[in-house]
Amino acid sequence: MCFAWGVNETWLGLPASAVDEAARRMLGWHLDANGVVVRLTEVEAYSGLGEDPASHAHRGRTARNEVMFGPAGHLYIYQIYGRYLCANIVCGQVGRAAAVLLRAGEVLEGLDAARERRAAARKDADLAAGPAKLMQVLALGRDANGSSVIDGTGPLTVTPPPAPAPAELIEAGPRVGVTSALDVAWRFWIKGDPTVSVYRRHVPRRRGS
DNA sequence: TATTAGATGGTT
DNA sequence: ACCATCTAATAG
Repeated sequence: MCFAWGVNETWLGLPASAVDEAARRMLGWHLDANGVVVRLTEVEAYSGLGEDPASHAHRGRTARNEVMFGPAGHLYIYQIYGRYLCANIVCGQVGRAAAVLLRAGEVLEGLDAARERRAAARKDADLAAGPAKLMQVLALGRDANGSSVIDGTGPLTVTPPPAPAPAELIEAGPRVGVTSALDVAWRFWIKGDPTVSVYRRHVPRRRGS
């Protein structure tokens, strides 16, 4: 297939060292799953080269991060805090284990279903304002781990918007929830978008008193 | 008074 | 990370 700026000829084929560029390009993409369409507004890039201590693949291949080492365009889903799920799209080349974490988005279609799945959201902008919220809205479970997002065989399909997000509308900052590599500004979001999750510097749980 | 936005503490 | 709860700010 041949998009104006392609799924498989741009970010999919980028070297893992350019995963930050892949992340930038994914802003604005549409995520379609289970009757809900979300416009991606916030992402984070992770390199698996061993130079990125924040990456799950940093210390090598394990049962959990297995799919990160596979081909690009597949979902890497992991559980956090024993309760919530987050999803990455594997980028780069086989064996390199680069990935882009899907952090937040704006619900474009399927508002009724989204509101039902995220009853706690007070405003529509909060429906998918966080990686685990995004997963709830899209109703993706652990079984989606390893599935493809580009060949139509998986529960989630990604499609590029008519045009890439303008560079002047993309802002960058340190990634959320990581204690190392704070100097690496690999979190990207669409400037001023209300669906972007609020950044809070990671702080160890407060001591008593 | 009623609604909304922001901050805090708790849970897993 | 999410959520319930509280407080402050705001609107009618």
